Amino acid sequence: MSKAQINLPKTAFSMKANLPTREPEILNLWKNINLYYELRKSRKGEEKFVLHDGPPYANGNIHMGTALNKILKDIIVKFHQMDGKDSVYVPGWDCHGLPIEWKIEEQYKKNKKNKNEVPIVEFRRECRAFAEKWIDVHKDQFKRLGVVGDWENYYSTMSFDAEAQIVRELGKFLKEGSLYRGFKPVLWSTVEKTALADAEVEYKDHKSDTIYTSFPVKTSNLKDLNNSEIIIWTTTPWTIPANKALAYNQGLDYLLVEVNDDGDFKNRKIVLADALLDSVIKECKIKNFKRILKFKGKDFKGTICYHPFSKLGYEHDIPMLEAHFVTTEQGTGIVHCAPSHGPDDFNLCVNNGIKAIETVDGDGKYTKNVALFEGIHIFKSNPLVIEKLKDQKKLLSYGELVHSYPHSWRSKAPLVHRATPQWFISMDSHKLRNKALKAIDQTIFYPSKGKERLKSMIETRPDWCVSRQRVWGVPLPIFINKKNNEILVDEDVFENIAKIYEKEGSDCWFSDDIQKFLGKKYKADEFEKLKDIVEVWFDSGSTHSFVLEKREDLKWPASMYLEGSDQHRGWFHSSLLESCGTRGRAPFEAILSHGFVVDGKGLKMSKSLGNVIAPEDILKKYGADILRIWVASSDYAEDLRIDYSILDQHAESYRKIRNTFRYLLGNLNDLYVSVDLEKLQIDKLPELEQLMLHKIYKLNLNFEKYFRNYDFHNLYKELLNFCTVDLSAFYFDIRKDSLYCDPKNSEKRKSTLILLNIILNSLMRWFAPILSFTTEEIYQLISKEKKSVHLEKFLKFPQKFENSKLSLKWEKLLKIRDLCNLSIEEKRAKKVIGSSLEAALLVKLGKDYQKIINEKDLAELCITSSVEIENINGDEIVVKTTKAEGKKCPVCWKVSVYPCERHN
RNA sequence: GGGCCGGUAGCUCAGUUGGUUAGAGCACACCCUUGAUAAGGGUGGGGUCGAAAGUUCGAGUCUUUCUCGGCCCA
Repeated sequence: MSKAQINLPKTAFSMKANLPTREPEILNLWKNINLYYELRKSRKGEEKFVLHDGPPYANGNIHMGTALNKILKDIIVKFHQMDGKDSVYVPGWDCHGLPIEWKIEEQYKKNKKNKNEVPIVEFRRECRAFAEKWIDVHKDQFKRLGVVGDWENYYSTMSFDAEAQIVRELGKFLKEGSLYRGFKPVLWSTVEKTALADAEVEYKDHKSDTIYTSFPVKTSNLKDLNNSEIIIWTTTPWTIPANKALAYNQGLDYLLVEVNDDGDFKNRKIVLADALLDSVIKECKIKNFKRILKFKGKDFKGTICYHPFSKLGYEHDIPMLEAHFVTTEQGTGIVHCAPSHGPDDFNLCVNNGIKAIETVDGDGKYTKNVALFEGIHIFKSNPLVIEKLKDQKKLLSYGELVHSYPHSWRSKAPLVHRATPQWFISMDSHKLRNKALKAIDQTIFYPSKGKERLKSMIETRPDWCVSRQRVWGVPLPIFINKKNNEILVDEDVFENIAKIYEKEGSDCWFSDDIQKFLGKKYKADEFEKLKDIVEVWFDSGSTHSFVLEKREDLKWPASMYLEGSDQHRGWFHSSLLESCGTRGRAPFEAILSHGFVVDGKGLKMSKSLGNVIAPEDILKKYGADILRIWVASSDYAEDLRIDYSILDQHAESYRKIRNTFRYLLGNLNDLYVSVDLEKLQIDKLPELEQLMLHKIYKLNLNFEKYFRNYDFHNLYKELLNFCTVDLSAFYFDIRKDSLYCDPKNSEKRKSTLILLNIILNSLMRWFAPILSFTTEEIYQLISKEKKSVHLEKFLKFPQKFENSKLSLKWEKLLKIRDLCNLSIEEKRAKKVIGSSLEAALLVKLGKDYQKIINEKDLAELCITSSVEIENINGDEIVVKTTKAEGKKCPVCWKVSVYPCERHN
């Protein structure tokens, strides 16, 4: 007998995927057919799904987190597209900001160029070029992942349109009155008269004056504290005039102590942390004292003190505030807070309704806001402050301390925190907080826990500081009237500036005459032009205004914003506030947040741990489809683990899926025939085929449910299990006999081919959003006229496919099959038989099972040469396996004493 | 240090309102097959659910503490 008699599978779909080389070819195909254009054309007029891209920063190569983010976006966009929607994806980039400024400054340093000698406009041009370069790099890297989008018409926050619109957005806040001028401490060099960024700071030893000083208690809920004094320690006595509060830690133990030594503090009661008593009495050389009371920090709640200079005009209350940054490392366990001179101080105070004011000017001199010391330089004022404290009998002790202290990397001069004028958007003056909270309630969150996370941040956040003293960004379009110091609020002016930016970008703000921006209404010499730029979160928070609203192909609000969970404080947050402030609602209908990429053990990736995996390496070794499987199969609600063993595992699953397709294609000889599902006459098909249709129907129900909940890891698992359990180990295995050995005109074989066509077509579409490359490879093989699998839609399965009754029956049959397998395995282990076709079964069926199957079908189901059924009483099933007797048919390999029915 | 989230077989994940011997696929082991063949089939081993305590007739599922990890803040 020759093999020519049997129908062996034949396909051009290779077993080996070779994705790293095949995928780029498919990318080429998509480029040649202009896939994105075709996608839009194919869904013209359909309901839109707009996933608005959160712009990555155009700086450096992409990492796993970026890859995850883009792939997840692409999967979702493709699902909606195949669901029939016009699913538009416009990628974007965030371009302004400090990191790029640093990169350019770094280059300057290398080339011994002095930034201060370079005109701002030229510097900004270099920043722009830098960002452009990285956008190009990113674009290629994202495309390689299989991400489909409008790569030709991407958006960026530095485009002229964007810069113009950002001005208009700020104008709205200015007009409303919620954008106001306040003060906030920044690291400041009084030598260079400028603010410094963290990266420009050097830490080295510095000798500071130290003081222990006292704040008399004015009122307290803890009665014993009346007539006592709170002791603080500081290394910056010059900040005492700016004191506005004291901070304690509610978890610490505190002591009320009476000092009995002769001197200023004789018989006075002081308060300090229990744990620091020893160091304080040593430092202050206290010999005789008495412990009066020990109490918990939380008892300070509500306590108000006097300023040490209260008798010299410093009459304001000094509230005691709870702060967890207070420790027992040094000092007294109570910290003096000057909101104008420390970030901790500022945050604590601002959260308690105490705003910073300008206490020190750019030169380092006290302003008129500081009584007694106006005009004095802060670096010369320590002795004066100490003297005044001593006068007021508030100085317990003083000394010196050498410690690590910030200095300017240029001038090497010591730095200070100085409250500088900044621009804030009020959270409450125009009910921005309330609007945002309401908008959160109207948003769907995937996973749902994101809602609380964002909500709690909005509930407690202070006013939004939107100004920065840098150069690479959109200039704050603000003019101050020189006479009355008032802000110029005029829509015409904002619009004039926006129009100018639309034409030439915002560089001109720094180079051109002020009159150009003011227009004809106002006189240039009456106004001062601000030099600040807008912080970049405002840029990206405004993308909805210059992308979603402005583009014809998009819609506002977006259907979804999708980013890493850190963006609850970032882009989700800033977009929400910007949009609620200007439009009264969120710019998104739903938010999907994903976790972070961690290594196989759940640790974050870092160079020092050596556990970093770059997307590039994965693409080279496995290909993008494996990476896409990793994304789809991971639960993005948590952190996502990845290492090479995890990827190996997914590569194995990929092979299983690929072989499933290969079986389908092979048995169809690559000749796919479309089946009209509606017209399909189900009852003419064998039961097994009917069962498979039922399974497909049920699977599709789950598929839709999972997809609509963005529950991809369950969706993928469902598809994978279908391939392994229902197809490979069940349907395919059973139907091999018919496919290989039945004549081509056999009804059973033809029915099987119908099913193979349906399964192939279904699986290809189900998998397309995830396995974008492999399904395209298949599509190109079976479809000659059409362009891309991604232009197709998911199949609609008629409800007549559902057959629960049949399914229940087959559950019983499978139970019989399982028992048959056990029995066969027993004989196999004893070497009585090898392949299951060498087995003859005697199956004793209890009453429940007697009528549901005949001998022939059971042999087919169990893939044995024969089955003899014996009806017995009771409910059980008993199977006995013997070696089949007779001759093996050379064609179908079934063993029988009779000549083969089919092949004689 | 604080806030939030999480820790179920080697891996990726299921485990509904607390209720019978905790599930799936992959991986692994053994066997079979050699007509899906760098494929395919069968059988099997493997978790006491991060740890401890508590509530309950009963807890992976509720409470507390601890621990490890992640994000954000400081």
